[in-house]
Amino acid sequence: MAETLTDRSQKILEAIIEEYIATAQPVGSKALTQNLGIKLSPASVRNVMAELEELGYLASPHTSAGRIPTEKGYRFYVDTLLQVSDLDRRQKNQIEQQYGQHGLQMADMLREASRTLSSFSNYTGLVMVPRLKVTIFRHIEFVKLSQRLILAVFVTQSGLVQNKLIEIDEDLTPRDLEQITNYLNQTMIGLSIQEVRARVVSEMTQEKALYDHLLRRAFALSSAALVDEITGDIIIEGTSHFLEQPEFADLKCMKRIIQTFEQKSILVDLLDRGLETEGVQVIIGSETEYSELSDCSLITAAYSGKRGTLGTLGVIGPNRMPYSTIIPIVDYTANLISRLLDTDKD
Amino acid sequence: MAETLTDRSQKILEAIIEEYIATAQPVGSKALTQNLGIKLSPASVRNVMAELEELGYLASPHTSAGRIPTEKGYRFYVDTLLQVSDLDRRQKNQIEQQYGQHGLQMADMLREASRTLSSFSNYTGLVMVPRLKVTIFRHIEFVKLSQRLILAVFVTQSGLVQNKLIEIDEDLTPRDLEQITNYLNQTMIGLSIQEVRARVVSEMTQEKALYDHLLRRAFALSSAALVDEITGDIIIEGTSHFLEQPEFADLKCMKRIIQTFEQKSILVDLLDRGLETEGVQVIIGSETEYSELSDCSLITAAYSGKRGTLGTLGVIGPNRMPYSTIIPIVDYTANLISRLLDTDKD
DNA sequence: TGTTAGCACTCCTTTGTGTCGAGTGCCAAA
DNA sequence: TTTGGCACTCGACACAAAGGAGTGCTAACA
Repeated sequence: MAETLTDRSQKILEAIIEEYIATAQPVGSKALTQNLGIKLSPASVRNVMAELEELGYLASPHTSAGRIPTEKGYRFYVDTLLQVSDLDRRQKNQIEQQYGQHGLQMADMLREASRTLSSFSNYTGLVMVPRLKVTIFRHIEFVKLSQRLILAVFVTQSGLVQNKLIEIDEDLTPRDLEQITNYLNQTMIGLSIQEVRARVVSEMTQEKALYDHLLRRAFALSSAALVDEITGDIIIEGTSHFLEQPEFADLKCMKRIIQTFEQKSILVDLLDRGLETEGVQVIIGSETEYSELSDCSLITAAYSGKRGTLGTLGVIGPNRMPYSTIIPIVDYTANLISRLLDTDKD
Repeated sequence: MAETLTDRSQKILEAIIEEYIATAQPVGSKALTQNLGIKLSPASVRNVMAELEELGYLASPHTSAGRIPTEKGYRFYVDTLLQVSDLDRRQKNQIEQQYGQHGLQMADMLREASRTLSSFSNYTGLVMVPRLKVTIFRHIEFVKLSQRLILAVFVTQSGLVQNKLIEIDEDLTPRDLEQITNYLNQTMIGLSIQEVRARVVSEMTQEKALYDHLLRRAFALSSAALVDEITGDIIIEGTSHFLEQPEFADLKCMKRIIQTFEQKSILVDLLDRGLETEGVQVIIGSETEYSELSDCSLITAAYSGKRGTLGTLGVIGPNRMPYSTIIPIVDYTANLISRLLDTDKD
């Protein structure tokens, strides 16, 4: 019972899952023996299916329907049965071509990645914009908008531009600002934002800063400019693909999902989870721990720049997703983005 | 026939349209005389309704259903029958509060505007990001990313930050860049981007520039930096509200609309049309001239900064929209945004 | 002991039928 | 010009019957 499945059970489970992924219809014993490669009588298959249902890998919507995979079934399939092949050269080229037309600007690239993920998978593409704290400082610039209002524009190594409005309570002359700018740009270049922040904190407490008015203000400004956004941003493309999925034909449930997307915060959390993990990660249904997404699965992978992980990207769709084709797409896209972010930027 | 409608006909048409907007159900003669303020017998109403149908203001889905408004009906309603009231103080406050929590950064404000439009109207909010050419130059900064790659960061008067990667074919020293930056920031401040471009073109041909290598390069860089984006960007919020509309229960048609939204270009075109117009504009169904949106209507208004129109914003929903409540919301939001963009920025 | 054929059973899906009722158009009377 | 009356149309809904796919169980077979 609790021991591992026999070879035969695994074959049958695999066939059922793949058939269900392809057709979205419950799979019966007859279909398995006729069209799929199972060389057994329907009766024997039924025995195995009953056993698999007993063990929780399959479920039947009602007595006289076939079986459909449970989450446990998908999980076992993804972990054990699935063998992912690499993309062939042609597909890789096709994907790569999408980026050719654009400039090399990071924001454009990330958007294109989300589009590509969506259009090549036929599901919904997700790309998380790098959190400020993991990016590398390259340049900061303060633009004075009014007496008390300064716009800090901040460029990361990879060409991502972030900006933030800062209110100040004492006037700064253009000369002050220029000095501060120069100081920061010379001191902080090449550090990660986390390091920059640490540095600012430590230097602010040092003796020198206490007496140097300008330095104090420089640190105040930069720490205001580099306050991390609390919530990350993500780029979602291809929501409309959800409307094609028969499992979401119910408008009620459809709406819940789309609203979840609009809200973004849940997706941010899910993508965040992939930050620590190497390679492609699959989150199935209730593993998301959000009831809104209990019928959705995510396939994610982290992408990185020169100095470690920057963010994650992936695809979200129904549990019934063709994992074998999408996993390589996500994997390749993450690698491609990592490669592109490393190129030509210094 | 072709002459104007009688007073009574107009009353009945108005009642039908408002009832249909409220219920999404075809309106029959009985309902009109019983619950709505029509003091006539059902039979008389039927005569009028037949006449209105003849004239093209109403249609009947089938013999034994009530009547529903046609596009012509809505158009007449919006142009002639509708009287829009102002928002009351409470609603204005509610809307205004949404902006309080955010910084004053333009991008945030525009996103919030789209959200607010959506949540107060219960339809989908649209906000067009100002086109580069209508914005006012405030500051430009060049960040050298590599030998041949420069990131131009460009700040407009209203605090919008745009950036663009530029490839150059001759190396520029940091010193060169600094001089160019200073020159441009001093020369161009306060001009609209259109004016900046004109100026660059004219100065480039002047004698002085021909001999001053640095000047030439400054102009080359700035014209590269200020190439207008071909296609504008828009911020869409609340797509999920479309899923609530009974008229889009059909997934097929739903999907077409959502895809149109994802693609954005059509919406950009529709919002562009509002740029020249004063006040609130209503586009109904096929007036959009896009078959994908033949069942959708837009309510748009332009917003502006100190120096004229910046962009448009609005709401998109089914033809059957409560125009009387949404028009003031769009109108007020456009004014509010215009006001906020004018404040505190210089 | 594992496999298979047969069979009764379940339950969803589809199709068809009949009823109900809302709404219409038209006509004749007020 | 307005109104009541009336026959008619047509979709919505409920219900029943037929059809069929798939199951579980049992008994026979290798």
